[in-house]
Amino acid sequence: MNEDSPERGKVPTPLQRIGKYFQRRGWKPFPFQKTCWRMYQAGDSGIVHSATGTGKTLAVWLGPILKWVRENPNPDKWNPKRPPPIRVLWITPIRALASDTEFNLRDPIDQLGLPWKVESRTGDSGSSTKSRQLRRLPTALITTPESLSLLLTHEKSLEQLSGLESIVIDEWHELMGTKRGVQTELCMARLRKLNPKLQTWALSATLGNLDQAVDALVGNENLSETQIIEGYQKKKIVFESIIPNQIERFPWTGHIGTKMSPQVADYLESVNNALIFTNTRAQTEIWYQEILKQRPQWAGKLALHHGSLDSDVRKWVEQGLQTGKLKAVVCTSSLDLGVDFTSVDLVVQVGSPKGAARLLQRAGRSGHQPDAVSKLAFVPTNAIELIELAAAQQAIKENDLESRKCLSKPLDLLAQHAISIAIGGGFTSEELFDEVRSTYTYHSLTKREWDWVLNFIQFGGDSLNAYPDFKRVLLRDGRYQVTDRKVMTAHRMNIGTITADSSMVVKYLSGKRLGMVEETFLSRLETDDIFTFAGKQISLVRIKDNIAYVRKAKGKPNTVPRWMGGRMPLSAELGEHLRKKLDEAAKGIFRGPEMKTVKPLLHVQKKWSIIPSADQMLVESIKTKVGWQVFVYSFEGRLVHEGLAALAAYRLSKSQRTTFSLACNDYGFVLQSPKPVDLQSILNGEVFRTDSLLDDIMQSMNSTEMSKRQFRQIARIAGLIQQGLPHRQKTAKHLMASSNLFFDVFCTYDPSNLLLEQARREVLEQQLESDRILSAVDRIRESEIVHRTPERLTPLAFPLLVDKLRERLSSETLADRVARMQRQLEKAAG
DNA sequence: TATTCCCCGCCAGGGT
Repeated sequence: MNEDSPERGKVPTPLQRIGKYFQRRGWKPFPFQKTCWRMYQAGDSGIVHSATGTGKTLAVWLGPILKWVRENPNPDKWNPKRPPPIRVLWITPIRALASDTEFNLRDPIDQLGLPWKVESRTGDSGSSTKSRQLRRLPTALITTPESLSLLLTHEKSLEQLSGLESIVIDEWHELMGTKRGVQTELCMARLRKLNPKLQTWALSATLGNLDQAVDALVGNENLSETQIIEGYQKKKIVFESIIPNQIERFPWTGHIGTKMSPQVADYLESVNNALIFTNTRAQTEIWYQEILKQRPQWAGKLALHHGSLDSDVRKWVEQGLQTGKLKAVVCTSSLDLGVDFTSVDLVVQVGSPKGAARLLQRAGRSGHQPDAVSKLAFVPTNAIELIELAAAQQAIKENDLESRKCLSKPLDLLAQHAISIAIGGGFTSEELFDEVRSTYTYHSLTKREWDWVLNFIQFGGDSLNAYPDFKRVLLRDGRYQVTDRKVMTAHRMNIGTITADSSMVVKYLSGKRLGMVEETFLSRLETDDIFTFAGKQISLVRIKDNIAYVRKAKGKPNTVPRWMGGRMPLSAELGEHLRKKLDEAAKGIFRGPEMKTVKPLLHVQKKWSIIPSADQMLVESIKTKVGWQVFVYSFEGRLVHEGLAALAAYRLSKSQRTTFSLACNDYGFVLQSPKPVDLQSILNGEVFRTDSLLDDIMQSMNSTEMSKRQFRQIARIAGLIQQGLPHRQKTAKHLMASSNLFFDVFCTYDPSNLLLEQARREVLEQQLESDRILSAVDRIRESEIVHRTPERLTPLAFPLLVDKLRERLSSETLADRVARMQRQLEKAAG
């Protein structure tokens, strides 16, 4: 007889219990959820991927519950005062998600009357909670990668964790390909050592390289039993563009897009709750003001949210979204992840999303239920971005989403992890070497590299062994361990891979915190300068003890803070689809409202030059008042173009005695020279030859300075530099000085230091995107290189030239100049 | 008037 079939008078079976749980909510389990539950009972691991808001959490969470109920079928014996020891560890990438998850996971526990204890543990948890948890971990613990690392430094928790049945990584796509992801891999390897039967589960958005996501998740030894489970795939998404009333045929980059704000405000009228995504924090501040200007009556119902705002402000906004009290929130990717906002019925994306996966993720923040429709309205900040949106939609349709590349065995992090393990009970070299090599990221770790790491944590490496500060780990009876309490505490305080940025707390004189602003921005301000921050107009009173004190101000603000951020280049996948869209346009095909709108722009491009087809690369050369310009369009994203431009200038200047100045954007680059340029070696592909390609790029850029900057992060993670207590960090200047000192010492006295090599490698991989450069060069060499000499700047050339002008002119003169040029070009285009 | 680049994490033990 089927064990799950109902039988009168008997205790309900686990599946019947779950069935009732679903019934009460009017839900029906999806087939993929049942698959997950079945797999879990069989002891398997898996990764579930689909859009958010489609039942992934229950798919993974009910497996462990069912299993436990099966093992403990008699409810009379369930004692809430004796919750079972830890069985499930649930990892989330952000704290806000931890408390939300705790709430969600508790629901079925309460409904089914299970005696399980569900708790979270993050830096926010009080120290009494944390020490209580160490004595006895709850049945399910929700935590972050960093807090998990910390947990492993406590021997008390290890014995309990050996009983752990499964680990679940939420939003795995977010961690994958980052050092935080690698940190998680290392922790999972440790947990598997404690319990070889550990089941690993992950929830993920769809990625270009899901297979690799599985490999990284389960390590090298558990591949056969792991499956990729397709979640609910029928989620509907509607994209729409808010088309500008007037299309500029010569758009210039850097438009914040405020011209579109009246149209956006009109659009928002019919919406209940909207999220408005922008690309930068400054843009968020500007758009917030701009929408308020359009609709003053929305004051109090409009809010803003970004990473520099104080966490209290952010929590308030998140709550307002959850309860549906806010009409709209202007934000950065700070709201890409996190709490589900069920009431959000529209997402607005201002400016290019730069990647198809990001666009999809953001669209999914609206209509957050399986059968609801996600709706995204795109607001272009210049005309060419409309082509990007058309390309992104196509990429999504073809499921051609971005991949997350795995990192190549970062040794800074390995050193940190080894010290954590040394604190949490110690290890022998052989043991930990094998354990570390069982992860995907370190599978090729060599004995030499491992010995170097051991030497580094024991003595500080070859150049620091005279200093006791760097003797952190002791080798005693073959075991590496930490006995010094000071070393333990210092290490625990500096666990993690996220490095501090150089910002300063902003406070009212009353003491209320507003958030954080870049040191460099504040240092440029004079006292009483008025600026906009956190949606408020304030002026600087004084800077004291690394805190900027401000007061409310009246009058016209003269500036908005600018933050130093990472640079988000157009993704490789989106670049490819962009070239395909242009290819269609070259053939006269204009599908969809976006492409139809940019037709006039592309028409001018075609008339004066060409629209490059997918197997061509366009080179335009033009003489202007300031000199000879060579424009090259490969549509590979900004970072790749920076590398290619430097390479081209470097190789050209070897044969021609001239200097070049450069500018880049996501679509191409320009070389400018005071003398005519011999283009032969560009046109015959010689400039893009592959021999010593990366060396030449490193030569041509200021690679030492770049490595030095990259090394700051590495020194922090490897524990050479202590950044101080959370919330009481040392100044950026201080950290920078000590990092530079280490860099110089290593370069002089210990040039074979593997952390130096790592810095160089990270520059190549992350700052220069060397993989993409290599494949771009391969593609260019196979393309037909088409040269045109248009009489005037083409629509593709125009934004690059404006970038070039920007260096020399103030923003006002620039705007005037650009407007004049636009008029002339428009006239010429007829 | 428009500017250019996001985000994420974090101690512990003893005293009231």
